[in-house]
Amino acid sequence: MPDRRPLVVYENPPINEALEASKKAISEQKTLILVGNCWADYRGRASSKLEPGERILIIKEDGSVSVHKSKGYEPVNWQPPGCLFQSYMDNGALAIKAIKQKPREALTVCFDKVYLLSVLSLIDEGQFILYASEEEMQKAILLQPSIIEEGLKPITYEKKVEPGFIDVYGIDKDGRMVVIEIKRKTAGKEAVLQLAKYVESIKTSVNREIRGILVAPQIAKGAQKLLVTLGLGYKPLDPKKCTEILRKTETKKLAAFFK
Amino acid sequence: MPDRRPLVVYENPPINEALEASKKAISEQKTLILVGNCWADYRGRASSKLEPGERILIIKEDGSVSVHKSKGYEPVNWQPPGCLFQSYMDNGALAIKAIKQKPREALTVCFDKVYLLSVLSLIDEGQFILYASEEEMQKAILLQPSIIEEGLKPITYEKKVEPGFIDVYGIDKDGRMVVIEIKRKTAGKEAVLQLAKYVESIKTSVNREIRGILVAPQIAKGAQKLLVTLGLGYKPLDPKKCTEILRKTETKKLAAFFK
DNA sequence: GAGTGGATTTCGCAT
DNA sequence: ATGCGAAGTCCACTC
Repeated sequence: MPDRRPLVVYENPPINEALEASKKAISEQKTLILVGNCWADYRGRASSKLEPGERILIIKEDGSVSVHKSKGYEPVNWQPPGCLFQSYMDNGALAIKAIKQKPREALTVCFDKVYLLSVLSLIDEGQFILYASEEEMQKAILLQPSIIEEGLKPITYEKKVEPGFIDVYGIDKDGRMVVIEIKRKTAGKEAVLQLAKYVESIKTSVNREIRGILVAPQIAKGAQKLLVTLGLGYKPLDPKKCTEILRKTETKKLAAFFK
Repeated sequence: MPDRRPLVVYENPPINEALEASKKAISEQKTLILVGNCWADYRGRASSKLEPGERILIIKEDGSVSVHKSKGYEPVNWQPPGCLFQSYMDNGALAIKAIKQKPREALTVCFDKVYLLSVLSLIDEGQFILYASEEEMQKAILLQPSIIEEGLKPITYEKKVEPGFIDVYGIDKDGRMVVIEIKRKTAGKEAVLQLAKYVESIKTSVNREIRGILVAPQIAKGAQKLLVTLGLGYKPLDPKKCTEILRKTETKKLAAFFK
């Protein structure tokens, strides 16, 4: 009969008990938290060594691993989802080895003292939604081109050209062609150069005046200069405004637009 | 008198107790782990919403935050180090708000059920060492140029030229100039183009034959083609071998070489 | 302080 | 499967 409790906790378990509990948790594909004194070795795309110290180890249901120090939001050592595990005693220490194929790499974490071991059965159906991505900004522009400039008429989006994709492509109020490159965050030189490439690419195929507009919430100082040098335009656009536009637009209209 | 125990654990604490314990832990700059049913909202560079579900929240000593779902090694929501915190009751739920300036952003996590709350005082002096970085590979080549090819004599390293820095620069057994570009992982087109730029840059200043060699553990298929087209060379080099070479070389010799 | 480039980047999407 | 570009990228280093 499966354990329906959301979690089991062991405080200061002996190493051999910790080994048994870890093996069980991993074989049952549960989430495992271990807190204690540990060291780690990683071999794969690079090699790394983590000397002994007190840390948090998390092994998740999907076979991903992370070792957290008491500082920094990123793990000091990790392994992506899909690992195979081996747990065993190594000179009196609890060793957990997480092996991943493709790329072939292995992370071994050893504990000589476990302060806390917890086995979790997390039920999580809640969705995660991220707003105002580059795509959301693009949709907002297509739905309400006036946020860029009055009289702009979008023709296509994600148009394939030689160096990549053009975010939005249209005609301005005076009938000139417009190419828009969108950045969801501060635009740097790369963004300006990318836009320049798109404009150049179109110029060679269509012998006509092209306006390039960089759309982003902000622009870096160096990028601004480059923009002027290359004769390109810039229009600031707040991602929050895009979120608002999308919120105000009914789902049906959106679906029809992007079908 | 400070609590010297490495950790305190509360199982299924009432929400108000969880609030008190969280406030205390955060004010004392300890590491806090919360497991329970929660939801989260993020406002900042983008906006995100995480609907209710059972997850793990970690707040570290340095004011970093991560919310982990039961899958994926990366957090679903997070906040970099240096946050300010507000904890309060919100409609019967425990709310923890992590605010960061620069960029201005806030993450709010609310719990209506806490299964586990643990306050940790982690002592971690252990160092983390990552082997076989690009720099380590460069050192290995300078110490043992024969791993690239017999008769190679390095002249300089990190030589400044127009587009950037050349990793290693030397003379081959036939007296021809050699430019080496190192990548610690699979080399892509960018690496080939970078090397090509360096070679071109030198060709213009020195009117002499130049050999460009790309050194990397692997090379992408597209990059391989480009390499052939541009008439450049490629030498596979395992970063682990570099680590070995450096391990075999005494620290003194290294210090003398790079002084 | 801002800009630039690397990362055991990861992740997703298109080819 | 592979390759390319984006990310709330983060992070470290340079200017």
